Amino acid sequence: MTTEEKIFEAAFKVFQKKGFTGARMQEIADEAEINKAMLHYFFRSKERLFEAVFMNAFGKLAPQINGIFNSDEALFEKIKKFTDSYISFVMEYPFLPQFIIQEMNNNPEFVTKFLKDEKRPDPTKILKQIESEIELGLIKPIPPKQLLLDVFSMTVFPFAAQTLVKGIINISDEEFFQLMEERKIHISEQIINAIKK
Amino acid sequence: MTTEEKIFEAAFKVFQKKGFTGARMQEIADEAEINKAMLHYFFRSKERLFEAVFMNAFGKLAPQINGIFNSDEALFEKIKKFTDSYISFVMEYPFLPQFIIQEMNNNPEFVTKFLKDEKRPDPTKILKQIESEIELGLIKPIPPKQLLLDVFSMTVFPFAAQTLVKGIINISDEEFFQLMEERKIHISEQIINAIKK
DNA sequence: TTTAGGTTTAACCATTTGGTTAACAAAAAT
DNA sequence: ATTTTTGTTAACCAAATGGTTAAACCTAAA
Repeated sequence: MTTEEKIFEAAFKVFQKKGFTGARMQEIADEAEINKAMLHYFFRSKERLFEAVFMNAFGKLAPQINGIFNSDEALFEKIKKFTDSYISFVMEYPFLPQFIIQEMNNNPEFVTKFLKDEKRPDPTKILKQIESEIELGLIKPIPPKQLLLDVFSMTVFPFAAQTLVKGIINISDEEFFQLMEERKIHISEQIINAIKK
Repeated sequence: MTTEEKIFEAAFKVFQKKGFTGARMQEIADEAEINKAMLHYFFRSKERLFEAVFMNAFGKLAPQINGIFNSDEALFEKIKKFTDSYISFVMEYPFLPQFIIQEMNNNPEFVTKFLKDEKRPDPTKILKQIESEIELGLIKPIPPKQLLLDVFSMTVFPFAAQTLVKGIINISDEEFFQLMEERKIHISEQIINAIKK
């Protein structure tokens, strides 16, 4: 592994855990087991290093979402695939959603930046699809944006609010993972039950 | 308004916007229009000031949740009341959910601390109620914790991930508020549709 | 009117933090 | 073989940051 890769991995880890303002360059250097000056040699500044990490994190999630939402399958099929594959993926990076949401909130100017990215999630197609399936009488009439929000909320929230959720319903890490595993099918079942005619 | 109150309000504002690590004592002092030394005079340290703010924020939400979840009404009634009153309340403090979730994630030791608080949300009763309504055949069989997570996710997520949501579905602040207004009844309708027999 | 109490301020301090520099080593190019 | 480029390190720096202090300033009771 090259030094640059070591730095990137370490930065990914530290930023994810502490956030941008909470992370320390020295801590990243220690984690990567290299001299702090190397961080600046390869990435110039904390901001740039963070941006590299953030965009990479975002880039991991977005294409997957788009791939499913912009395919040509039926709505029910898309919802099933999305919940299943999103949860599977995120279980490998359980802190990614909260990291992205947090830094997005603390840094709203990022939104503008990433909205220009071609990899950004674009809900246009699936929103139209929902409308048309309603007109065709395949599902109950429902505001398309609400339905989309429902799917996202139910899938992403438990990870984004992980610590709180574990604390309130009082479960261990393993139980949390089991719950998420169960949730892969639970979510699509719930949603489909709610909107099917 | 006393100086202490001015400080508290300013701290509430700044911490909520920047998080613990991102907030600066000087910025809080400026916001409160007082001398920085006063912060330490009244609150001793950044940690203590933050804790006061955080616990107050949490204390605003928790009793409300408990009040509804631990009442003696039917499940459907509770769900309706919860989504409606939670969203109404949070629309007045739109950054409270993300603040609590974020600091909880960055500071997992807080969990231990607030779990000892008598005001903490306790889902025991409503979880039992769900079980019993299933046994009585009033609703479809469903893992109680999943149902609880569903309600929370759909209600809290849009606020917690506000910036991201606005960016992705491309809506203004006003449209967001309209969407949340609509959501007050949408959520309970969806959930009840999904679980009613 | 004095005085004792809390309140407020400006100046100061030690530490932390992101970032730089200059010397040095290793590899690549000539 | 020598020069040039790239990678690496330790020491250093200025600015920012949380926190302190000692004196000044009220103000209400004695």
